[in-house]
Amino acid sequence: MCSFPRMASASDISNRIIEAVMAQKLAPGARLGEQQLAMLFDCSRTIVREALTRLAARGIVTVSARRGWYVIEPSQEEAREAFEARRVIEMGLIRCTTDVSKAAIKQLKNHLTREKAAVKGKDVGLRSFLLGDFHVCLAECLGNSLLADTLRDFTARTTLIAMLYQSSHDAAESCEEHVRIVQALEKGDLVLAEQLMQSHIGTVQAALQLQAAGGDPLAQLRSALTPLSPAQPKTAQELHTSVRKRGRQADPSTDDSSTYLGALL
Amino acid sequence: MCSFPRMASASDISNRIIEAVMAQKLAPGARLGEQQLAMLFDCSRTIVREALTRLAARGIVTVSARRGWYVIEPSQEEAREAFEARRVIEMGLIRCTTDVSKAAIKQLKNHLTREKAAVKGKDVGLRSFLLGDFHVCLAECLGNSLLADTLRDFTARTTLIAMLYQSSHDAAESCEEHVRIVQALEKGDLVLAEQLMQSHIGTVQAALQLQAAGGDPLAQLRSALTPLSPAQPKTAQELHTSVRKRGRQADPSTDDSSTYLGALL
DNA sequence: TGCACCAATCTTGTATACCAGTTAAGCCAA
DNA sequence: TTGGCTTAACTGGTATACAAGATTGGTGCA
Repeated sequence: MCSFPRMASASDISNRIIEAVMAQKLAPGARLGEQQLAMLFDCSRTIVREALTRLAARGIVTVSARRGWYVIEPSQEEAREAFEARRVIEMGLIRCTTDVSKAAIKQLKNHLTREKAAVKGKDVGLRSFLLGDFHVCLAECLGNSLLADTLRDFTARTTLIAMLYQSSHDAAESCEEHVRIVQALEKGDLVLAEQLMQSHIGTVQAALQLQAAGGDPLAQLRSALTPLSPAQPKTAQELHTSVRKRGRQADPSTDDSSTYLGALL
Repeated sequence: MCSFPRMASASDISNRIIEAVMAQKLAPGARLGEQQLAMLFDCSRTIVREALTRLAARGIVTVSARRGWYVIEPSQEEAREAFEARRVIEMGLIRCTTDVSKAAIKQLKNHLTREKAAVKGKDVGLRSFLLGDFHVCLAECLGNSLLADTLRDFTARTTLIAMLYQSSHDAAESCEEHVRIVQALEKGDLVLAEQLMQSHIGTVQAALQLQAAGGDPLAQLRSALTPLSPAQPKTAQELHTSVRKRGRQADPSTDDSSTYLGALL
């Protein structure tokens, strides 16, 4: 599997990474080694560096000096801000809309079809991606690509937040809510659409298990290491990817050294 | 003049450029040569490149392959989107606010003091910067630094748009409107604040001289080349900076070759 | 056995050399 | 004089070499 197109560009790489994040294939804290990416995409570190620099400017990754690049791990405060930002933008966008074109509705419905298929299907990554991409698509359809781009970054952010704070939110439910929003838009009931969006984002945010504000810095680690009761962890794959920091490769000799970033496939 | 601190970092450079844009010291289409910047900031092209790459990700500059880096020249459609984006975010931010802290009000008032001084004073750059920075500051004070950062980019964008489409908007008027917005916030009248913001952004946008939608692609050029009636061009400086594209330096020997980017001082 | 120190290794940071496309200027011919 | 062509200079694009910090694993001493 995974024969990469030779010689990827910086955009290719950053797009892949964003997609992997939205597909929950790259968890918060995941390490993105320059050399590894360079081998994976068959290019020099220069190109990889450009891609990562761009992503850093968009707030998706950070670099820790001479240690490495990592997918961001938003703090609780940052999580709050990200959800608020999305609420502000998406509701504002609907409110500022006067009417929605036929073509836009068609495109949105098309998107919903794909979402539904993915919710029924088994590709967890695709499902997660489409559920997030709906919001980007919506902004695009409402005629503002600048906000759509911004929303893409913010959605990636909240996806990471959901991974980090173990969201218990259900995909089918999200999809349902998307359907209702599009129905409202089609009817031209923008007030309803705005309300639905408000509650939709609220629902997603409420599903987060933000630990109590107070002191225990080990809370997260403790929760993660609790012997798992049935149906706790989402996918084996995620656990696999999310080996945080200092998680050096256990056995670099096993594979062709472009291992563990297979998520970027 | 302008002895630069030796060895600037990429952040230094990109911050300087953003500030120069917000101060209307860099016009749309202004050329940002890698070599020039490298000399100006006494660093290698690598650092400059990183700074420019970040700015490109934020939508402030573009690179034209093997020709050079340029400050963006937003199209009319992009202009529309940028103003809508700001309206959505700033109004949404106020709407989502429940109350404004004393400290926030104090900080905003402090900002207004500086604005008023700048409006009376002679430093056109500082004035322009502060008028734009008000909105960033507001977002910060309302407790969302993520949106504040986003708004910084969008504000820089609309500043460029104002330069490109010859805004006739008055600084004193803008400042007045800012004052009224803060007054409303202080009173706790968020509905009024939102209305004021709405009309404020509307006013600024309306001051643009967007040429008629229709066909004439020469409209802008014609307008620019019209013999000037009194009080048309804003400042000699702007005309100086805005030598667009192919505007190679007229006489490279005159100065120390880091010419024309003095705006970044 | 446990702790502190040291060295090897791995990571990014930065500068630079070289390549390829673009542009502009100069030259020659009509 | 004018128009087209050739060439030289300049620009960013990319890879690479080397430097320097961080981390880890080992070793020796108490």
